[in-house]
This record gives sequence, structure tokens and C-alpha cells, in this order.
Amino acid sequence: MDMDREYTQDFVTDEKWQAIINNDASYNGQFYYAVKTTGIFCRPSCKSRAPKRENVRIFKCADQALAANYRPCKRCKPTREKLPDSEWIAHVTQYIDKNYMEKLNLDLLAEISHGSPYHMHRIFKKVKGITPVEFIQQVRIKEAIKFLIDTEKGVSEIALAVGIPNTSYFITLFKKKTGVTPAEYRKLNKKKYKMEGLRHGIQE
Amino acid sequence: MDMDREYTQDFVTDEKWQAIINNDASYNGQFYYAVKTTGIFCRPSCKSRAPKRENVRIFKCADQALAANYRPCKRCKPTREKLPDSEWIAHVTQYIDKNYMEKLNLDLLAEISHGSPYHMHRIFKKVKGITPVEFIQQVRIKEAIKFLIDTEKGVSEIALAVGIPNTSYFITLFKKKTGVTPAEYRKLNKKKYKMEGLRHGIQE
DNA sequence: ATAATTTCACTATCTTGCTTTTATAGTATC
DNA sequence: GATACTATAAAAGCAAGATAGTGAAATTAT
Repeated sequence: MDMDREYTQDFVTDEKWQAIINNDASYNGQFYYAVKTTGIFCRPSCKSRAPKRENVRIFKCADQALAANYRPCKRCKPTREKLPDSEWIAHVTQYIDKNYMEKLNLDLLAEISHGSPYHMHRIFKKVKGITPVEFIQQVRIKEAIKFLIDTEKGVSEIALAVGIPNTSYFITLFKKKTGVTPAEYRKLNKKKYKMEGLRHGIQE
Repeated sequence: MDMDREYTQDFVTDEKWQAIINNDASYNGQFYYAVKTTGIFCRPSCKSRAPKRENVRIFKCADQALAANYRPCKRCKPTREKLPDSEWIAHVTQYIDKNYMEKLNLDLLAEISHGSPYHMHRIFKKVKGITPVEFIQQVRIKEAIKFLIDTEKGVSEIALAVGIPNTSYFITLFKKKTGVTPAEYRKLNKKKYKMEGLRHGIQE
């Protein structure tokens, strides 16, 4: 319907064509390409299958393409704001730091941050070097240690306070991480505190 | 409080002691053992931790143990009514049969039936011999075949109707399962129907 | 032309051995 | 005699490679 406007569009130069077939992200923002046969327009970096050169039209901005009745591609376009992985995961670790006393699992963490638990798990490990569960356990044991040193709370109470309502399991896990049971840890470190004015001998 | 009744109880014979530490189910009903330090009584087959021999008292029946102020063990006793896995899974397959046109996944199936998706998956495979996903795919392809034979709907429409909104993927899957594409399948079986009065040559 | 099929690169979900966590029972210790 | 700790089977959940599913676009068949 607006084929008569053909001459108002940019010509498909070799440079642009190369950018398109190489999905070259450095050209993003410089131009958009539309495909006549599908009525869809993309950014140069779009990873979708390369169109035939003769079906391509070039636009300087998205509005022009929309005006010419093309719709934005679902793969490259709506990819507007995707914050980098590190920020995404920082979100997750902050949540854990604040909510270690609650029940936590992958599904929940995925939900509060973003989509798939499986994907989140992969990225978490890539960014932090440890798995989410390992991270959660470390936070909980560190908090438990603070309670043991700074308070006189009983072991069951501390277990509950750090998000491990199962006392016997808490003791097992604590011993696995620190080498000693909670009560032993308290005894050892209270003494040290009195004698040397020190704290937190094993962790940190 | 009723230590004076000690002599009215059975003696812990070597045979009974062996039955207890081996969790020997063949002795169930013949006697019960109570543990003085915990105030709990069990059947011989109970899987809980073995008590010390000197803490054990033997009873001929549960009533005697109750009368002596012991409470029944929660692991071996309440194992009264647990419906078999097959019934649980039948629930799931019925749901699939009725809802194959909707989006389905493990989490959903676990939710409508019972707890953990992982556990459900394991039991499903044990009971049915195939995984839930395989089962769903089979249902969908069988329904698609009915549509191909009984109607003139297009392939995309059929794909959507059987819960696979992505036509290209539907075709890929159909071919993987039947060996031919949907349109080919229709052509072959329509012809056969006309010529021989038959139907559904490949599946069923 | 329209519908069907294939291709491709990517993301989401499954799969399943392994680990964590729960639920109970029992012993040790202070 | 309450609190700490050990033990253990079953259920729940993780981990990470394998597989399924998506969305764009070309190609082929009708």
C-alpha cells in the first residue's frame, strides 16, 4: 500500500547487509531493517534467520517502520531493558540476606526476581561461583554464629531464628560447616572472647 | 509408676531382640516393644533407631502397652491408610486426558494432585513406565490424528486444538512420533479410508 | 497465494542421580 | 529432666546435562 514511498527509505548498502547477516550489535540504534514478506522489523543484531536481501527495507528509526505498517519483532524488540546478569543476581542475594529466617527455595527466588528457576540457577552459579543453596546455608550459619556468641539463646531457638526449624538438622548442618556442634562452638568462642577479647574464630 | 508390674510383662528373649533390631515384619502382631526412656511403643518391623536392650519392654498387644502409659509410635503405627501410588497417578492421567488442550507442565500436575513435582515424576514413571511428558505427547498426537481423519481443519488449527500452539513445533513432533507430517498422514489415511473403509493405520 | 514444512538459535522445561530437609525416635549431657 | 545431640528412612528439592518448545523466516507443496 505504500510501495510508492520506496524511494524515501534508505538503500540496503553492503555495509548494512553485512551488519544484518552478522547480527552486529554495534549497529543497533543506527538503523532498523524490515522484511517485506513477513511485515516485521528488527534491530541489526536480531538473531532470527537471515531474510533474503531483496525482501529487506531499511528504516532510520522504529517509528518510520511502524508508520509503514511493520510490527516489531518479538525477539529483538521487546528486549528493551534487560539489566545485566550481575544486577539480577544481586537482587537475589539481597533477598536472601534479608529473608534467611524464612523458608527459601529456588522457585521462590526465581519468582521474586524473574522467570525460570532453572535459568536463574545457572546464572547464579555463573555469577557467584556457588549454587543458591550453598549461599543460603552460608548466610544462615554465619547468622547462627552471631547468635551463639552475642546471645544466650538455646540452640533450638537459634535454629528457628536462622530459618532452620528442624533443630536436629540444624546441628548436623552446623557441624558439617564448622566442624563442631553449636554448643561446642559457643563454649570455645566464649572462652576465647574472655581470654583474648576476640570473636568469631572459625568463620569470616 | 507401674514398675511394680514388671513381672507381668514378657521377658526380652534373644529371638524378640533379633526381631526388633532387624525390623522383622514377620513378627508383626506377635508382640509390641516399648522403650522406657521415650514412653513410645512400636511394632517389631518399625524402622526407627534401635533402642538399648535394657530400655525395652515387651507387650503381647497394643492395649497392654497403652494401659502401661506408652503412646503408639508415629512411624509404624499410623501407617494405616495410605492410598496406593497407582490411584494417585490415575488422578494425574485423568487430568491430562481432560486438559491436553491446555498448557501443561510438571508443576501444574503436581499441584492438582499432590506435593512435589520431582516426587510425582518419579512415581509416575514407576507406575506408568513412561514419563509425564511422554504421556502428554502421546495423548496430544492421538487427538491430532482424530482431527486429521475426522475433520478438514488446517494443521495450525489442529495444533492449537491439541495444546501445541506452535505449528512448526507441532509438525516436528508429529513427524517424530508417526514418521510422517500431518498433511501426509491425512492424505494417506483418507485414501485408505475411501479404499478399504479403514482408519488410523499408524497409531493405536 | 495460502497452507504446510523446515531451519535455526535461543529459552524453558524435563530428567534423574544426588543432596538437603523433615519427621521421628533414641541417647548423652549438664 | 530439659537441652543437646545422634540416627535414619522417606519426602522434597537441587543440579546440570538432555530434551522440549518458541518465534522468526525461508522453502516447498497445493
